[in-house]
Amino acid sequence: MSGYPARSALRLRAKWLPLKHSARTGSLARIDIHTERSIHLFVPRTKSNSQARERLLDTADRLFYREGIRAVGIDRIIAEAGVAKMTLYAHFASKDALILAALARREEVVLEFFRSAMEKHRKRAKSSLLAFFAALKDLLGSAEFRGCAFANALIELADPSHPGPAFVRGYKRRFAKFLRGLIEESIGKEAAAKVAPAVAMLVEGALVTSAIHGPQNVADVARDASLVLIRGAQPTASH
Amino acid sequence: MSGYPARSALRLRAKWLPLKHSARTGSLARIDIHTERSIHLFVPRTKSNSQARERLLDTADRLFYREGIRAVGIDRIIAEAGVAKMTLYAHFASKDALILAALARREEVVLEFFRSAMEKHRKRAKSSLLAFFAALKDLLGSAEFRGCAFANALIELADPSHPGPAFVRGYKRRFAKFLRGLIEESIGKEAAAKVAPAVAMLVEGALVTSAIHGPQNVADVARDASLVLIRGAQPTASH
DNA sequence: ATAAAAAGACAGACCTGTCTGTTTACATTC
DNA sequence: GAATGTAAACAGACAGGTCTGTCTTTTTAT
Repeated sequence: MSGYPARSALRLRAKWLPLKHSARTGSLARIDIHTERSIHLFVPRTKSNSQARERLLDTADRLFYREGIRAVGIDRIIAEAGVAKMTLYAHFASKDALILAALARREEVVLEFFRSAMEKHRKRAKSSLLAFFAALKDLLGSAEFRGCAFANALIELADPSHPGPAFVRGYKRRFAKFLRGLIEESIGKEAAAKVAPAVAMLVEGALVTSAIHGPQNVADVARDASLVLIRGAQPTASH
Repeated sequence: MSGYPARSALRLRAKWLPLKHSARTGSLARIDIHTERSIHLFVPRTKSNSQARERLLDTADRLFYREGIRAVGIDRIIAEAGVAKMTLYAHFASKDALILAALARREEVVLEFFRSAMEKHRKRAKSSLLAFFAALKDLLGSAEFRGCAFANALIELADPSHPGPAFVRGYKRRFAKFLRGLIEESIGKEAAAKVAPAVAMLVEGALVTSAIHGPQNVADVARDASLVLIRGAQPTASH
């Protein structure tokens, strides 16, 4: 749980890690590391071809979010994923590596959630931004919601040597950029630059407030306040 | 052995703090609470007169906030507080009880911080609300700042049986009420009720954003956005 | 004299990560 | 198509450390 970088033994295994694949998937060619071909084969496969790896990431992400990263042990994860302990350590060098991978995976999941939820709302919503707030409302109202997983991870991984917080900062930058893009659709680049930080702060506050008090009215308050701010920054609008 | 002095202390304290392990010590002989002396000795001590208790609360609060509640063990706390382990368990029934007491103490500290910082800024600020945002800026800029201790505790204490989250919700309600009072000073009760939730959300977002990215501009953005919202809700102001 | 606090051993549970076997599934070869 | 080789995954014991909470003995302060 501490002390980066990993020990040499772990790093050695990490070198071999990409070669491993599920014997159950049946769709993979056998790999011989002595051939040139194997090099080309395993490189693209490293990411996702193992079912065990997927189950581990899925389970870890879910448990980490629901109960807390520190509160969930390796044994819980492998039990619920139905995987042997050695399989976990074959795919991830340490619990910390698993945490990082789970965070990266969650970013994809969150992005996909917003993409699909916004598309669902896009027909009735008057703008992408309003579709976003409708999607946010869905998110806050979901039964499992427990705040922003990334902000939570930042708090839980307080050890300054842990790479988690750096990842979280990167994610938040990417998310803020995404949000700014939606505002730009409505009021243009220049005006959006002025209000985007405040809107991002409202969204951030909505996530926390909903984690504390529940979803009641939270998304609507954030949306309405954002619209007021955006209207005030509109180049054509008066004041 | 005659006496069991330590145990009699525990038994007496059980009157104030519900002791989890009281079942084990239940077979103790009654203490002679009848003598004037014993009453006089322990009564004023129990509540707040103990230096050890204060040091424990102070140390626990500081370490919990800086490194996380789960990351800091009892041994660290007693070592840095310079007290024996039994002294801790004489004053607090469990680590959870210590956590709760530290949270309650932090509420007092936070309140006192805002009171004094706002007083400091009150001379130059045009309103209590602006003094509040100046104080908030001080808070976010402090070297030790690591987000809202209560929100962090809520996340760390994910176990639904833990009393921490309920305390946090109460604190947040009290804080929101305090903030609403400041807004009422500016625009009256009715208008304040409309914007207070959004302003509280901005403040909440400012706390998180600063924990993630640092204090750069954060308090100012929250303040300016709040002023825009408040101006928009002003009963006399038109648009 | 007496109670509080210190000091530190201890139990029992839990944690991460390692190790050793065994089973399973698939590719190759007969 | 059956036998065989091979590597992934399973199963579980284990080491060494941490955690909370309890207990006993010694010291300190009044």
